Amino acid sequence: MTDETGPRATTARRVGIADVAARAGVSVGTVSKALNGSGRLRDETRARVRAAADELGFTPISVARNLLAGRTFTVGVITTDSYGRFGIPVMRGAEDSLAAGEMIAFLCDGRDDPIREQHHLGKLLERRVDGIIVAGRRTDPRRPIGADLPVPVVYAFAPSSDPADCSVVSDERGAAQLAVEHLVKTGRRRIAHITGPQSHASANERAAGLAEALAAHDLEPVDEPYFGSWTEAWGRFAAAQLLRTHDDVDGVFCGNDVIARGVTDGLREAGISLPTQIGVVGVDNWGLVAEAARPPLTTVDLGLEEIGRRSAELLLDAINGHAQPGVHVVPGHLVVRES
Amino acid sequence: MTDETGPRATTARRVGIADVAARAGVSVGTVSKALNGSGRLRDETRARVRAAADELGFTPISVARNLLAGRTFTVGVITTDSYGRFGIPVMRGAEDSLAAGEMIAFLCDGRDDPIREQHHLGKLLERRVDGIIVAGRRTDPRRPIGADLPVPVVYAFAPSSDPADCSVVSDERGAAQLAVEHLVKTGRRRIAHITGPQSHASANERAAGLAEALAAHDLEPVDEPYFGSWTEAWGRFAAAQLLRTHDDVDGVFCGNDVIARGVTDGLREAGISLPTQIGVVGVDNWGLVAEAARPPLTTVDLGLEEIGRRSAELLLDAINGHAQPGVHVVPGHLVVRES
DNA sequence: TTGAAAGCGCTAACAA
DNA sequence: TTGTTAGCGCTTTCAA
Repeated sequence: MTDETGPRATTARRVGIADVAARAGVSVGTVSKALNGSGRLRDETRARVRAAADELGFTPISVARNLLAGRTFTVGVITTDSYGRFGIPVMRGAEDSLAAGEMIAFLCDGRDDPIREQHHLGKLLERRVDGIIVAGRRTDPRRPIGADLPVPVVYAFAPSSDPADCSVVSDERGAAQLAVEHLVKTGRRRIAHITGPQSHASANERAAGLAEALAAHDLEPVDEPYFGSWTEAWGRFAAAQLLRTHDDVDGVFCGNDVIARGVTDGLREAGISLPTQIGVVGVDNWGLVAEAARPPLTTVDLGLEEIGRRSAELLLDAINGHAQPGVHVVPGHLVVRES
Repeated sequence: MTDETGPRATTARRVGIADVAARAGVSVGTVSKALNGSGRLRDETRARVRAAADELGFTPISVARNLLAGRTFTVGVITTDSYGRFGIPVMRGAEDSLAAGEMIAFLCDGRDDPIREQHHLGKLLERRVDGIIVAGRRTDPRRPIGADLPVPVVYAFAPSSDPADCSVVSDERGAAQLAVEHLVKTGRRRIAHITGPQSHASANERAAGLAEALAAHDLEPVDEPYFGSWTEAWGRFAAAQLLRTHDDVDGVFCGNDVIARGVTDGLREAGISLPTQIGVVGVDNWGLVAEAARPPLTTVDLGLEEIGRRSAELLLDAINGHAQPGVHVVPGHLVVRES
């Protein structure tokens, strides 16, 4: 009955609901009600309990509460790209939305290794996460992480190859449209395309989007798309190549910012004045790259954070029984700089 | 008494230890022992229980086990830089070590906002994490995240300003030494320094390390360190400036890779041939930047992943009662490319 | 308005 | 060798 917090009651001492009950002179049930605002209690009692809880520095062990609730208010985020360029903003966004739902994320790095991924999946399930977000690094569809999982899954950025799954992706074609609109608006008519490897869905989608957009503006593409790699070196090389064969080019839509940066360097070093003679637009809005380019890049932001946010929202919906399967497309937006 | 898993027993049905017990015809206690390898059981029983568990697809709810164990086997990772350049490798490393201890990390993005940070701290404590890693983005000491916390804390990259805390940091002076050694070894004698803002500890430490290392080699520094910003533009500008006043320079140690990239561009554009006339060394080994530079950068890798790993190890030690307070320095290493 | 008691799913004594 | 029982810290009926 007596308070046992002796002289050694350091801050490290964990105080439980029972301690608060003893201190406030009520039962544990009452403490629970008082602190959660449930049940009907006298205001005075509620206040007394609150005071006791504060004095003791009581914070409820959510794990115990969750055990009872049958859920954990946690979700697992499995990234495939070691939190690289794409995973990070997605995670940021996801964390944002999750926090709004009083949830928190477990972090798992799949490193593009299916074994690791399955291992993590097992660990997450064991911990009874309420749901899982699988964040990819390429826009190519990926095989589902598992079949008939006991919790909902949302695929972010890299969609699941199963259309019945819930995926959130960027608007690849829309990105090309935004780029073309900007180029056209700034007076460009002869637009070329320098991009990544043809084996990447995003390179293909963006190229296709470009073709559509050019057609919509009654423009002929300048040459076939230059497929290569997502590197500056390729951008520089392709830019030189392009100039050699098409001296009337006045706009280049690049598959990503890294290539765009290479392109600006290649063009500049070939004596072209930017953006006067040729306008360049990239994709990604990767601050570091876009801002360091000369001139700083105009580029399409794919809205990665928004993808993360949306993924988390859809996951929360699914957890609450309102699953929205299918592919959800998040629009991007143009970021105008000087190129 | 009868099995209630009716026709609707879909995969989503959660099976508990009781279900396994019923299936195997033993008590729950026996199931627990069988599955955990504790107690003494007949092999036959153990096998039967295992079989039953497998058939039912049983995975124990770790949360229940942890409630009893009084710990959660989770740690919180609070980053201050939105998982940017520095936080990410640290997290990767931490996850590595944690997984080895059957732990998993909660991810919290502090965004350099003390309010957010405290909020996350509260959430983590509420969930009874066993420990916390605070991953910084600058090497400047930071104020402790809290006093007398009920769980151990390890500061990664950005040390705590309280020397009694446990911090894991990079070897800033050592980085300068590695750079100088390499430059000297490749025949450079007139070495200049272009770096970031003097308000950053890392800029100062690296400059100091450079001075020491030069002295150790009986070399005079070329001019005072050029303090500026961590940008390519500054690197380009400073390089031009440097050439104007010191035409005998044959080596430049740069405060980081971004600056180094600017420096290489600036030197090259001034007609200097690299690395023939001037050798350049950066710090960070940031793949994207170092590899895209012309020529690719020789740079010092600060061992961020190792910092993450070490932090997690020290945290696990502390959780197990073997705290090792103080500042732990992780050595870096030179990555030789062409510059 | 409050207290007592049952129970979330598991583990660990202690009995049998 | 196995079963029974008492909790881990909390929420939630149901009584009082």
